[in-house]
Amino acid sequence: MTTATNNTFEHLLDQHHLKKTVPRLRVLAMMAEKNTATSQPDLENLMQDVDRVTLYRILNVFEEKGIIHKVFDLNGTANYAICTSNCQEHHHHDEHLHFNCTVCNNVYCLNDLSLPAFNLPLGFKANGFTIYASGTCQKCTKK
Amino acid sequence: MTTATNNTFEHLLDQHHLKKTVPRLRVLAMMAEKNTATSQPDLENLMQDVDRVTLYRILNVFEEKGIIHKVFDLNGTANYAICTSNCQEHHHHDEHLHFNCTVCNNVYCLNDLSLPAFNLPLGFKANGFTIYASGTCQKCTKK
DNA sequence: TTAAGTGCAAAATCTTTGCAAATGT
DNA sequence: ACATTTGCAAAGATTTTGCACTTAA
Repeated sequence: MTTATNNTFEHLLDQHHLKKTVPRLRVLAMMAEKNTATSQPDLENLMQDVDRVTLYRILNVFEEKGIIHKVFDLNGTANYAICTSNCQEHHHHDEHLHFNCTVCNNVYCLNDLSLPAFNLPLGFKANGFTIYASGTCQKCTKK
Repeated sequence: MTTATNNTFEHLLDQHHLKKTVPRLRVLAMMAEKNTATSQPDLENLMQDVDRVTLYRILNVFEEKGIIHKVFDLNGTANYAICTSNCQEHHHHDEHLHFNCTVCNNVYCLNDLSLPAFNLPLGFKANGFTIYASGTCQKCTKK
């Protein structure tokens, strides 16, 4: 959905001292062309010819480096989406709303929503949070 | 942490037309005596003599019936906690804050916190939500 | 040329399924 | 006595590990 060029991706990999390999670029391309997070099983299907183990490894480095972030959907399946901004290595800032549609099961990362503050009990120190809502998305609410 | 008697549990099982078996009562007792959600691996350790498959089945019925609810921690591991109130069969209302400590990995269900409202984009209809924060808990914040 | 990344085979885990024996009502 | 629930064995799925071959720099 974003108009990210292949150059953007290559730059991204450079930034994190990762080699620009074919499988990695394809993973980034796949994720960028959707407006929802992509589940690992989905990725596997979309990239039949890439070894499943390779996919695991790619997703792991990407997450460590802060290139993508991981969300678990209602079934506990890992879904991945490209981080929009300010994610550093080993410290994600994906403080947005994750919306999981109970019909199509898509996970939307609603980045532009302004999130309200909330209080924590004494002694708790949060360094990150996400609001996680489930229901029906635009498409599935209709009929 | 709650002072739930064994009678409470038996009543709970009755309510949902489930037989009051030893493994089921023990699962409820284990969960009730902690103030954090319990991970499936933890439960397995605590209940060595109960078959792992039985545990899967117990957790599944309990969740379906709305007796417990499931939260995924930062590692994607399922954690379970007894529902405090108004959970109906197939429709949970666990709209509280889940706090996952990055040090001890405990998941706290902070039920008494008043949660702020938030808006969704046009077309999205939420029927449930939870705020999910990570950081350090009371114990681990100290030193 | 060589360090990093991939693919394949195999191990280790985790989850589900089927069925006979045990248990609660 | 009968329907549920459990335990065990075994199948299926997911995730990790080791190592030789390939690729990007």
